[in-house]
Amino acid sequence: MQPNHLNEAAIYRALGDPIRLEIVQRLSAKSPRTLGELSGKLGVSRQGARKQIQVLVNAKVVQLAQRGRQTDVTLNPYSLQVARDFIAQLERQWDQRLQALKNFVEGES
Amino acid sequence: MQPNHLNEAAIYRALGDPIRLEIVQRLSAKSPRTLGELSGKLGVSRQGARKQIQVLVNAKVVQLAQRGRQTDVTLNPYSLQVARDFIAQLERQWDQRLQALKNFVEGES
DNA sequence: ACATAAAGCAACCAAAAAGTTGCATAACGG
DNA sequence: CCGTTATGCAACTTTTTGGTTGCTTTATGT
Repeated sequence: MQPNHLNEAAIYRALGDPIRLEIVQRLSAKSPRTLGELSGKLGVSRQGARKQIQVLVNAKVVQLAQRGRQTDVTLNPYSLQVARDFIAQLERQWDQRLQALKNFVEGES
Repeated sequence: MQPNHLNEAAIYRALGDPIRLEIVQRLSAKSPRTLGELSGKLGVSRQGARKQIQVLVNAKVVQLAQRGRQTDVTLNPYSLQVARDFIAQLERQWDQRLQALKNFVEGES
């Protein structure tokens, strides 16, 4: 089976493409949007766009919901939070180290 | 010439791989580290690791500095901040929308 | 019922990424 | 000077990604 939990690397990978990032931005401004709506003005064919959206789905950055003959795409804010928290944690570790170094240089006799 | 500004998609793409994310994590805990030090225990050859590090360099997530016969790899905290800020902005947009929707549903006559 | 709109599915292709091996080079330590 | 350590460079293979085209299926509105 496919891994089911949220994977940070997978989320970043999903965000790591201009077209997909554009899609996520559009969704953050207005979501849900239908697949068709979302596939326009991206510079690629509908099926090309669909594939990119699928990458976002696999990383659980967005989710799909069928509604009649069209499909709604919704942003999953939780994955964004996971991505941001992970970076924040890296930054915290880094800052701690800098602080420790600073203390050491200043000397705390 | 190559684009020189910090590109969000490029940063996410760089972080979007388990090996590279591992490298960044190691660096956030202890940086600088030498290339050789960083290349161990990753499950790939030294040259394989070196290529991954180069991806991080290109995205300006880390930077290199030669020191005698070895090369130090340092985390660039600014790129992490850019990545985090971008996500934070998406979240803010999303939250605004949710708030607007909530206000509308509740009615503000 | 039927034309159309929204989307799915599959095959295919080119380019990029991930990794390897082999060999070269430059700096240190004794 | 010489062996060793840290790294670079290049060629090559395999897999993944990004994108296309063509055709099919399923709802919807009139």
